[in-house]
Amino acid sequence: MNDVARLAGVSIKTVSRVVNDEAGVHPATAERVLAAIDQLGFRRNLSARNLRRGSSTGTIGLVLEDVGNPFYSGVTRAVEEIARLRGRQVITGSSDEDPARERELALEFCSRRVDGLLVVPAGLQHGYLVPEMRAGTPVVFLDRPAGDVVVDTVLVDNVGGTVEAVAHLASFGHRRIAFLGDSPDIFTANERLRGYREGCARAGIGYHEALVVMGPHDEASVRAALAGLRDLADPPTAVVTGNNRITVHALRALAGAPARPALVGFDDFELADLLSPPVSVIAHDASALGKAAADLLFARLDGDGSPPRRVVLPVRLVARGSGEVPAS
Amino acid sequence: MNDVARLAGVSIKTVSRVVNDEAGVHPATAERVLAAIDQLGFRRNLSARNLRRGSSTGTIGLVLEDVGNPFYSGVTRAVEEIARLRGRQVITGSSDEDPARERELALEFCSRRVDGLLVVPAGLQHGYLVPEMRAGTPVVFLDRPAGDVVVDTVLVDNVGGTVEAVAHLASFGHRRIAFLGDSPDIFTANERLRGYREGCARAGIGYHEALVVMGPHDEASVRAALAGLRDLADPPTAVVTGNNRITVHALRALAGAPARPALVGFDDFELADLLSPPVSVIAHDASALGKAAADLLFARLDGDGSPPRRVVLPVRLVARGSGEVPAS
DNA sequence: GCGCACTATGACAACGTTGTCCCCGACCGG
DNA sequence: CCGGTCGGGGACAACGTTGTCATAGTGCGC
Repeated sequence: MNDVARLAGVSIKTVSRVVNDEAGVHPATAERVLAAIDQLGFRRNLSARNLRRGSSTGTIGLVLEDVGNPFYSGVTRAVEEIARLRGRQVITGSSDEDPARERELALEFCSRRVDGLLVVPAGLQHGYLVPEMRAGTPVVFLDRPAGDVVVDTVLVDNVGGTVEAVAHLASFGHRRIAFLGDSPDIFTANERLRGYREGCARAGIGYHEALVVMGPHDEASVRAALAGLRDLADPPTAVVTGNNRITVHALRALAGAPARPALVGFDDFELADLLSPPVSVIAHDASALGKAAADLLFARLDGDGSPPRRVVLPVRLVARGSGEVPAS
Repeated sequence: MNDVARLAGVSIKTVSRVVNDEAGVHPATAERVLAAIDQLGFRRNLSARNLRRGSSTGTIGLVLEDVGNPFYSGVTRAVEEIARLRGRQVITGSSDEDPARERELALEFCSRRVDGLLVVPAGLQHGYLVPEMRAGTPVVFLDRPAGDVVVDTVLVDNVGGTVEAVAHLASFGHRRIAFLGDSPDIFTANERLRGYREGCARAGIGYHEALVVMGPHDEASVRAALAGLRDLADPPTAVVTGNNRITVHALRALAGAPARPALVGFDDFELADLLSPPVSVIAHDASALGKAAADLLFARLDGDGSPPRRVVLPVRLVARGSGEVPAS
């Protein structure tokens, strides 16, 4: 800006005025300034501007588990969309389910003075966010709740969805329904397990420990889990898979198997309708989740000071075929 | 920092020293400062720090078409990974194929003084980046080249891949092979069309305008295009689809159709192996693309001043079934 | 010709850091 | 007791902006 001022033969303040479209600059002067800006390729330094103005940095932070997972990339896209409407940029970071990494990312974003923070937590301890929140940075948790702080949270109805999945399978006569979930350290996995148990209870099916496998999240371990279930004396006739990754791994493991159990997966995924049989799922909308969380965040930025809210988004069963197989 | 200094009874410089782990602070003093920091929930303002130091802002900008598209979210993830190793945060923005939006995003990122810029261009004019590049911001284009500036670029072998797809289909006896591509304004779509033509030529198949449909990118238009092809007097026995979206739409449109053409899609996608028939594709790796581009960017940041490079990543045909159907 | 309003512009401080330089006091050798 | 060294710490400027206030010139009414 200094250089521009020198070249145009004006003070930096005048340059600032031109750059900010402020009134009270002689057209001829403005012209000279603009020419100088153009010639020098000047671009205003937003960091300095924000520092000086003390206002918004125009960014929001999004900490999630893995942008590469289509579910979270859907969330990211929705957040970006809302942020765009509000003139904000989104900074993202993947925690890979590592609480230390989650914390590191969140605090890094705070150091950058993001206007707000969206967090898909990996861990259970979020006391580290208290000073930030007290300092005025709004924080919204999504997909999973915070462990030990009271904060805005947007979740999906994990329990209700799994209850529905079990009920659906039971309605086709299944009595031995397995559940294949991710690590119980993960909130959603645990909630869905809870839904599974409740679903079993409601359907009058006993809860059998042997039918539950928690933890596998890569193809080999899912395959092994399914093999273990198949080799039981009294193998399950149906399976509920706890998330999109597990569902996909399970489908791959089951492909070509002679007798496939009925299957309902939690999380919808692309092409589920084109597989044979098409895969029935408990669907919920990544966009809706991202949008709800971002909307809540911006409401806080707009001054909404009401007590922290917990929003639970509905899920719905999409029956496509794989779950509508009568028990043998 | 001022408040911390006051509370700890030291000067702000001493606080700065403590925060930066500089030597020469008495342990007892450091203790007092840390206590004050903790009590006040102080966090150093990175904007101010970067402004003062004039160095890196620790961010890189990534402009792409749509983070929601699994291909680009894979790219994003890979970029994030490399950036993380180099202690950088990634700011992303989706252009939605709108050149104005691409430019807006890129310049916004430059205003934020990103250390470098990765761009999946939507438009063909990139002169606007020249001042930024001259000012020292390294820029790498990926997936598509810049229109009118010479700049580092990482592409995939679009032509070679499509040539291979056509050759593959021709080897199964297909003589009437259709091509379904996105808008020819999009570089990759156009290149793939070029590959298609060349593939036809090499296979000794004439090029028939009627067998090429460029532009459709939503389900309805793809469906319509396929219907149009089917209704030709001499309909195609095979189809090459120009990208992952089109492939998926085409599969959905063809599902349940009595006689399906052989199909090879450009871009691999999840579950392609589980469909029936499994979908043969020209595969290339989103991670590899993101990684190559990010590596190139960081090489520039490390001072690599060699002339702009153009890297073309190989693709490979993955034969899974849908493309290995003899012509009837 | 004088005061006044108004326009165009500039000087300067401040935002929150950090780099440079300087100062104070303790300790040590002679 | 003096000069020098060293460890600990502070004052101040500067990064690139913008908000506040001041100032010079111009035109106008009386």
